[in-house]
Amino acid sequence: MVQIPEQPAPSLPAQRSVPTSADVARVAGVSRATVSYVLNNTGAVRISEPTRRRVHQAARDLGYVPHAAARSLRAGHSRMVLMPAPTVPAGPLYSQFFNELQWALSRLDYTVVQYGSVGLQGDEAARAWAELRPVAVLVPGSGLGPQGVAVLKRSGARAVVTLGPERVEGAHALLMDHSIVGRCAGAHLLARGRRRVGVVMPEDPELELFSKPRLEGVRQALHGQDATVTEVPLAYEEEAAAQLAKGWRSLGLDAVFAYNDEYAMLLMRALKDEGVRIPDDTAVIGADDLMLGRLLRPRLSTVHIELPSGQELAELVDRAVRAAGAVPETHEVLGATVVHRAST
Amino acid sequence: MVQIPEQPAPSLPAQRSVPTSADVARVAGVSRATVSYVLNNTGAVRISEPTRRRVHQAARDLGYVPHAAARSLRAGHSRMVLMPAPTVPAGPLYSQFFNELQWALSRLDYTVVQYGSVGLQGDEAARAWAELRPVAVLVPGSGLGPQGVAVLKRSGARAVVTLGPERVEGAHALLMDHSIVGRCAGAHLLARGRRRVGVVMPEDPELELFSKPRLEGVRQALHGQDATVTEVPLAYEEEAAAQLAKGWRSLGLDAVFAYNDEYAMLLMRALKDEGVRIPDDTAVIGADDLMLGRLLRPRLSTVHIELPSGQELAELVDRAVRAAGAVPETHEVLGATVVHRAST
DNA sequence: TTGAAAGCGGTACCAT
DNA sequence: ATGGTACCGCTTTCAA
Repeated sequence: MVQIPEQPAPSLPAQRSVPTSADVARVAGVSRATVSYVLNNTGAVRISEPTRRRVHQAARDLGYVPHAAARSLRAGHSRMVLMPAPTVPAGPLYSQFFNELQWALSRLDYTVVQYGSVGLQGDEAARAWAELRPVAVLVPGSGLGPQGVAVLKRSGARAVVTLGPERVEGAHALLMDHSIVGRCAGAHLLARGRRRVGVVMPEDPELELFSKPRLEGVRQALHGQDATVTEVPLAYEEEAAAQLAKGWRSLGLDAVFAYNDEYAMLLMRALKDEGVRIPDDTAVIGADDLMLGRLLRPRLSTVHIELPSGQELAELVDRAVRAAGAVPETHEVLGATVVHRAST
Repeated sequence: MVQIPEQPAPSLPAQRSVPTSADVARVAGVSRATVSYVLNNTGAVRISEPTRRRVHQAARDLGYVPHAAARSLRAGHSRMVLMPAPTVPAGPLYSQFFNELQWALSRLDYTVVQYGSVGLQGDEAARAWAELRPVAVLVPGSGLGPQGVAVLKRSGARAVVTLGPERVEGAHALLMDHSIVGRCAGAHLLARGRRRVGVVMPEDPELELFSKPRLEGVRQALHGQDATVTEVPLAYEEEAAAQLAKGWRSLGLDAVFAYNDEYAMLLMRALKDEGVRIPDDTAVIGADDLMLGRLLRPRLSTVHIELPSGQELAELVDRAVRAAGAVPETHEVLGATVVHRAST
């Protein structure tokens, strides 16, 4: 076997390492400054058309791609908006909201990046995020404390926005109080004449963030109404639902708020198999207004949830970035309305 | 109203700008080099314990967070693994896979980042990604061409891995050929004695990536078997399903592969409402093996899909990064098995 | 054990 | 119209 030494192609220099603007300059026969002016279309400086062409040509030939880190290091800032990547499967509702947001932000010339923060606790995660020096940070859920906000701001984040149950000192807040979902459901059941209301509590601890406020909302709606609220723990498994259904009558409930439509479907199936009539014996209401609720029989009543538009949030972020240091805004953004169908 | 001029707290210098390692050095009374040694636990250099303490103290006091861009600029590489953020709501299957992957990669000391690439076409997106100089890029779906792979590699990416229907020149490939899902479903229906098979084609163009290969798989399974395959377009809406069901009998189908469990549920409901008996008149099979299939009546037969473990993919990435330049691996990773229930 | 200084890849000011 | 150059924050030789 003949050893053929690796020869660089004669036409272009041996491109083993990443081309830099200096390489482009060398090939084009100009200075690095000129390369920068041309590639960034710097308005304040006029570069002759032939030179521009040579620079562009050289950049293309070399496959030059600017180095974001170097650029933002020099500039002292970036246009990166950072969010933690969701750790729990996002429903269609949230996915759509997030896509909208992403689209709107890129329209405003921001770069959206989701940071995979598995195993990092709140303020510890904040340090990791801060290393990237994002211009803005969007944090869904709770878990980011005032400390974390402070770290981010001290690291140059011009806007920190939380989307969650409560305000955090120093951050803009999109308050998403899920108790309103429970209140809607509770009020509806009450209006339908139900008094002994169960509330399904998913056993997945990740969901407590939503399930607890929803439960609390039901409590609020039924408070002082000669009605009872009963927590009904349920794992998202057929067997668990069957067990629950078996003892259902002994719970003496005439209605149940099933956390969301998926748990509602799980429970309804088990109840039906047990001969519990819906809504006669037990009314069932879900939440999220998923397609599947319309397909169930009886059709599932549900709480339709309205998230803020991604467009609006994007504008809030942009405003906050421009007017950094302004007093943080707080918006109540969760809307909820009952969609009454046959199951209640 | 008395104007109170903003005074910096006297204890610490006015922290308007972001603290750097030089600030830490100044406060600790050491050089920047020493700060770097201490904070990175550099093994080759011994720093006295009192000095270490002073540095750590200063860093904490200032709220110092290292600048990732500066660090990786100097180092010449990063540990960032980049993926495009999904643009279509990810199901529980994919979400779990992705969480596993993320976790496994962070165990290997990589940082996982999802880049929001809305409105960017394949190779154009690749340039944007390349600006971040990730050490590895993971691209689900098609859309990245050999050009894009080349751009990424020239920009220093030591591994490019595609997860999709086909190999891409220069990149490692996790081949996910969804035709196997259709083949499974087709073979199953055939074995159940069905010969006139419909295949639901979602109208969402984002889903073509999966629906076309699945259709093709059904065709393969039924080829030369005196059976027919009929495409059945369907939008994910109740009304569309009702319309389809109305003309169902005239289609003369004795079985249908419904793309996935959600479309199956939509279709089954409409068929039932129209008095079409399942499985007697028409057998229905879905895919993805979602919980909801078990809750339908009749219980939904489905194609259970097996994705690679996130752990395995993480190891592939790590191997590829270490042995950059090695010949790209190709793995066939999609498993599919029929789960036979009552609907077929 | 610690410090001085070069340099990573760009940008922008100041000359020419 | 272009080039020279200082500098962004950090790591890492090399010297002291």
